[in-house]
Amino acid sequence: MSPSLVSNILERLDAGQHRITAPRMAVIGVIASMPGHFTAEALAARVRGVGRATVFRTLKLLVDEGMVCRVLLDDGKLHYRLSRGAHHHHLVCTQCGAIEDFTTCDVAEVIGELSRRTGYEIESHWLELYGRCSSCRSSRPAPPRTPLAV
Amino acid sequence: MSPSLVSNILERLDAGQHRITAPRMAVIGVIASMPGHFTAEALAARVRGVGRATVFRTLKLLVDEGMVCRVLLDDGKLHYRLSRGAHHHHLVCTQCGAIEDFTTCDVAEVIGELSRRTGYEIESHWLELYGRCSSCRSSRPAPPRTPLAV
DNA sequence: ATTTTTGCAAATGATTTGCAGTCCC
DNA sequence: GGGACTGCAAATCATTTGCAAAAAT
Repeated sequence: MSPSLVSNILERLDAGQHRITAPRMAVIGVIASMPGHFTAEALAARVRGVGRATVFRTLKLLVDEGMVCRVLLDDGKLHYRLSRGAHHHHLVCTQCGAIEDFTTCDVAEVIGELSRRTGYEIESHWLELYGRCSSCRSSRPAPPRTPLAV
Repeated sequence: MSPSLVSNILERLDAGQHRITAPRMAVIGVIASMPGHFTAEALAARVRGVGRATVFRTLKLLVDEGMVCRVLLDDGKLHYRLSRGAHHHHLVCTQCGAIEDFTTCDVAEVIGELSRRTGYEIESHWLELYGRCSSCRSSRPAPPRTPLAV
């Protein structure tokens, strides 16, 4: 999609000790063209001319380098998505799959209280929200669901 | 461990349209004896005399019925754990694996603001916190880590 | 008697790995 | 040239599924 996004990723790869190769560029190109989130499988299916293992290896590399983030769906499955890099969370539409990123992260006070009470030194957290986006809300009534998130 | 816990699960199974069978009791017994969280694999390994598939089927049943909850570790892997049933979250020690449940869940205000801003109708959320428990903190310095949670 | 549940083994699906050849720097 | 990267195919794992036999209500 946005060429700057792709070149930015390439730059960051280069900045690390990683090589920029044709297969990697192919994978990154497909990732950049994916709207919203995707599974490793879906990604592999769309990348042609590159070995399956390489797709997985590249995906893992990008996740490790923070260029792609994982999204936990409410059914417990992990999807992937281009990352903005900074700390953020996802608001996932359970109907159409749209994702909103958000950085508003006021769990700080919860964290503070828990630290005090439990003696834990809290290092990180994972927060995902699920719901229905406005267009899904207006088009259809909520279908029955059994979300994983309790 | 606690016999009441096991019998409570059996009661709840019975209350549903589910049958109480020897294999299920075996699985539940092992689950109840597991300290903290465990993987499906670890569970299957400890249940003897019951088919592997049945272990997985029973585990899924218990999750669906809310008697077992899933815990997302910071490496992205799903583990399982006896559930208290009510809405709660986990604070996982990344060093020793200890888990604290907590119900303090003041993400309500975040949710409110996001609803307003995005038009989403937020239905559920998933929050996991990671850190080091007090005993791990006092025994060893923090090891280098690359958490999945951004 | 009827409906579930189980066990087994085979089928799947998703990654990973070994390794020899290839490519980037 | 030398280490990093790739492709392929085989290996691994984790989980699911088909189905006939066994068990529960």
